[in-house]
Amino acid sequence: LTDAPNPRSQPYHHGDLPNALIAAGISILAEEGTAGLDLRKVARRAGVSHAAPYRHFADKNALLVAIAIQGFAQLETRMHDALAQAGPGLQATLLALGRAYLGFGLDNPAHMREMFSGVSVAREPGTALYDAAKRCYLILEGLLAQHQPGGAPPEKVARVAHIAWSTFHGLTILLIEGQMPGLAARADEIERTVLLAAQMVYTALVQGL
Amino acid sequence: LTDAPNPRSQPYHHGDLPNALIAAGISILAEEGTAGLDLRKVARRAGVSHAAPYRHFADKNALLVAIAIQGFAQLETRMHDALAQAGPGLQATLLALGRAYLGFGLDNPAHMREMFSGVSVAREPGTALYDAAKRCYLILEGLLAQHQPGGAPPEKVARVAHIAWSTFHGLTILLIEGQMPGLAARADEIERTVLLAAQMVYTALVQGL
DNA sequence: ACCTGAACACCGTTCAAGT
DNA sequence: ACCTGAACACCGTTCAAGT
Repeated sequence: LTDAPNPRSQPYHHGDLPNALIAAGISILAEEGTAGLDLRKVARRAGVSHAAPYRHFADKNALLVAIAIQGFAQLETRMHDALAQAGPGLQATLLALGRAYLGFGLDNPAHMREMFSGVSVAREPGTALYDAAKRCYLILEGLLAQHQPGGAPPEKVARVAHIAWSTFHGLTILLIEGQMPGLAARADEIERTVLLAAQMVYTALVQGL
Repeated sequence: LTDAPNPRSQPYHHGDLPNALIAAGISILAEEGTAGLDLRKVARRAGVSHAAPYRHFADKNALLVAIAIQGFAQLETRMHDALAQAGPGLQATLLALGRAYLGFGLDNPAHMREMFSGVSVAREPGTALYDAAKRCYLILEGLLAQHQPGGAPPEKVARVAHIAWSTFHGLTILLIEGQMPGLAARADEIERTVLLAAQMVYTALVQGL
């Protein structure tokens, strides 16, 4: 739940090493990027030996999974907060969600990348990582289902939700990866792009595209 | 142990080691995925010692860049081929491009991933990697600019192009990363999703969204 | 010029031993 | 139960030496 940064004088038993390791990994991602994330450095930052993590995580990959899960939880919070503050109506809500998704990714680029590709792990339904990611997606799909005019079949709703997610995610990732240098530096143009994307999704659902 | 697929006695000088290393790396990505790509294995597969690559690439990252550039060239070819076979009109062309993008990604998932995130390298304008990626994007943007009704300003065209790219890219990546398990196994539903995405982009450009 | 083999530093992982 | 330190295998990189 909470992570306490640890000073030098520590007891032999760490208070909550699992969460301390997750927090250390996230801060390394923020400060040094993807390449800087190695298990020995994470352990060092948490104040334990390089072998200590193996008491709590099966291997490096298991820690990466935990870090990714934590990221999805943060993203989910951000999306919920955005919804709470957004005006009524599907269009405003979609825009708020898109802004939240973009905002999380641009604020935490290395973590965002790690959440979606840093982990070479089973992502099958039933795993905690899958569920954490799905919870974020369901916010979006639930929103579309809720605001849809009575006629739209659920398959159509899922299809539009997949496209909306793809659009927000693609824009975020391409910006993070430096593929849109003309956009990256212009916050106003990013805003107009998200706005247009939200309008496109809205139109697709409400009109009979 | 040692997989020596080169029975023919090789001369001391390799014919074209740079390209052999690139090809070996791509085949490793296809057969073993991202995690299996290490420099020593690439060298082994190319039939040289693990130090030989350093005569042609400054470091591992430089080889990864070359592999990514090769990927973008293949993607560009695939997009051009799709355009050549597509029917006339913006809608059919957009759909063809989207199918080509998705198709390349799903056929070469590890390579696709490596092209966009495996490389921690400067991606600034002027580099060969940036140009290779930009050439693919310009196919899409040029298409939209060409088919636009006279009224649309170039900024609007670029905005729609960014969104179209984001949508196709996001869908591809999310499928590759296993984030859409409901879609991944259903080729017909993927097709409908790409179709709807292309329609949305078309509508955004042609209508005054 | 191009390549090899030894060498080094670093990281993931394991294990016997310590608290 | 939790953690440490030594140990091992493997990978990226360098370099003197070979062709």
